[in-house]
Amino acid sequence: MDFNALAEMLFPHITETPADVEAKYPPRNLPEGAKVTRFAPSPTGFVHFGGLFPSTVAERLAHQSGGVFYLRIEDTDAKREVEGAAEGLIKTLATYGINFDEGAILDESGKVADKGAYGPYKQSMRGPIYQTFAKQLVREGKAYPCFTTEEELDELQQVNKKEEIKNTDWQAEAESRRAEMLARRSFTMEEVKEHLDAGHPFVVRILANGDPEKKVKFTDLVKGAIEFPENDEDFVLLKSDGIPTYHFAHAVDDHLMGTTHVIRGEEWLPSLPKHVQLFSYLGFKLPKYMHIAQIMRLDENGNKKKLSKRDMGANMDDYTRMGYSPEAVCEYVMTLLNSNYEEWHAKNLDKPYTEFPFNIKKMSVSGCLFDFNKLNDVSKNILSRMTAEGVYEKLTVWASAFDPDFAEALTSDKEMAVKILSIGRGGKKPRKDLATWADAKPYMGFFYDKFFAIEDEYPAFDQDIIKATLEKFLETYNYADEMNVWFDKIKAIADSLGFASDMKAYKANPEAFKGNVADISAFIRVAVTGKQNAPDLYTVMQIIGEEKTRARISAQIDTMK
RNA sequence: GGCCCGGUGGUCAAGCGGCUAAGACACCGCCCUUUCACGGCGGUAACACGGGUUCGAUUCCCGUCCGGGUCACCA
Repeated sequence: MDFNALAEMLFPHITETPADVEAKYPPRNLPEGAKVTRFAPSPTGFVHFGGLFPSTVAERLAHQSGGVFYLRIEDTDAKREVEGAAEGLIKTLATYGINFDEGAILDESGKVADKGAYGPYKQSMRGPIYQTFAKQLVREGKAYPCFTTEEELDELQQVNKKEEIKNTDWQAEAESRRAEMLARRSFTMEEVKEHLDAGHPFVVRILANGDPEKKVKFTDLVKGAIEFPENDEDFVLLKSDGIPTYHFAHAVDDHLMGTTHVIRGEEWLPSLPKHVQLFSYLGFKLPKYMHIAQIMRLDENGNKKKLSKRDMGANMDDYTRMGYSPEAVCEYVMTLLNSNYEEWHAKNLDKPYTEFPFNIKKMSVSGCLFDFNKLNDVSKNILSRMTAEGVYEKLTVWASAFDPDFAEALTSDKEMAVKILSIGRGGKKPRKDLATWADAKPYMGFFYDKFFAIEDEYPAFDQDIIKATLEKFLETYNYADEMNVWFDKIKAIADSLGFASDMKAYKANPEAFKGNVADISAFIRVAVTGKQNAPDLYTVMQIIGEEKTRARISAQIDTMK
């Protein structure tokens, strides 16, 4: 067969050669050891936690080595593309510290534009480039046109569509597909011409020369040595619309754009044989690969599953909505990515995570379960170290978007809000009440009449005692009292009611008392805050003010006739 | 089912032939304490199983089991 003629017949409009294209993509002039990495999402929706993971690795590796980190939009599937997704992706990534040196960026008008000399960075704009390389492969007899339609293929695949797939079905399908594939390989120039003349669409398939009996050895930077059978599947290079599949685009683009390290999710591991073969066919140097372990979730049966779009915590917008600060999420990601991050962080509390020496060797090879407990802990530590002012600023921003009522309360009296947020903050051992901005209202809402309600039960004592406590408190309460005086009065109430005012005495002999001063405090606390769990009561009363404090307690007494 | 990856406490994980098998989160207890927290101290809890190799296996090899991923003109 005259492959040259075939190539011309298939791609008459392609006049450039691969060498012409290569000339437009000179090698990058980068210092020794600089890594060129990329994030290459398909614009099909929001940013996924599973996407933030590898992109963080790629960003760190590039910037830590003085290399280049670029964004490539893999919009090769028009059917799945979502309007505006690329813009959203870029914005979201930026809030998590993922900034690109090159590639698809947002211009002044907020539209996706190219920056850098290795573009275009949108694959849909690169059709002729891929076709040039496809034409070359056809010319060399390494790829061929296939006129089998999707419908015909679907029929072959019916077995595959069933829910329950039996062993024999798999084998039958594999055999029939294989037979079909072999059949597609043989054709004559006349047949091709007829199809073309009739305007039939075609795809370009690779002519796989792999022997599945033979193994390819390969080293993944995180997985280590891997062995897999050579590829013998004639997978599609160019779809019938002339746009490449992921595999082909990956090979052509990462070669042309000078990617040194391909960082992607572990789910790509099985297609590695295809890529190895493709790079070899194309005469490209294989980049280094890092396949990152997946984030999992627990399904209803208690099994681990890959975190998917629908899951809570998959969409990065969820974190914004829940009120997690990006710093917390980033730091949590770091703890998952590098096992020694926490150790480093403990010693470098004031340094941003970007100063952490990220280490490929410390990356986990197995997947991990998403753990909200851990995220919350990381987050609490971060928020506890912020100033009251800082918390106020960020909290109001969040609240104005997700809880306008609360935002209004906050901003109507900034001074008070900051006072509230100052409680237990700033010292060596700050309180850790807030993991998210959404935690703020339950924590401090009671300061505002609008959000005040008796939420918790009083401790289990006779109502008479509780009522007596509240009455006695009102009799002696003086807003001007110093904390110690105020406290002594509470102790006096405890003594007068047969409660221990001294915790040690109580501990030594609990039977001798009805309860202790902690119980007495709890009565007052619930009356004033509606909760058993609220910060320092004295300070709370100082902020709320005498009038309101008395009013709340009186109101409680009235309910206890 | 084929292929690939993985398997240390509930979770994330140190470990890389000899250790009382780290640490963090969660949980529990004690201490501190007017409450709630914070903090301090302590505790429960793990090398999936079976064969090898070795003087000695969590560590190396093989098998089994379990978990995950993947098998498209989706990425």
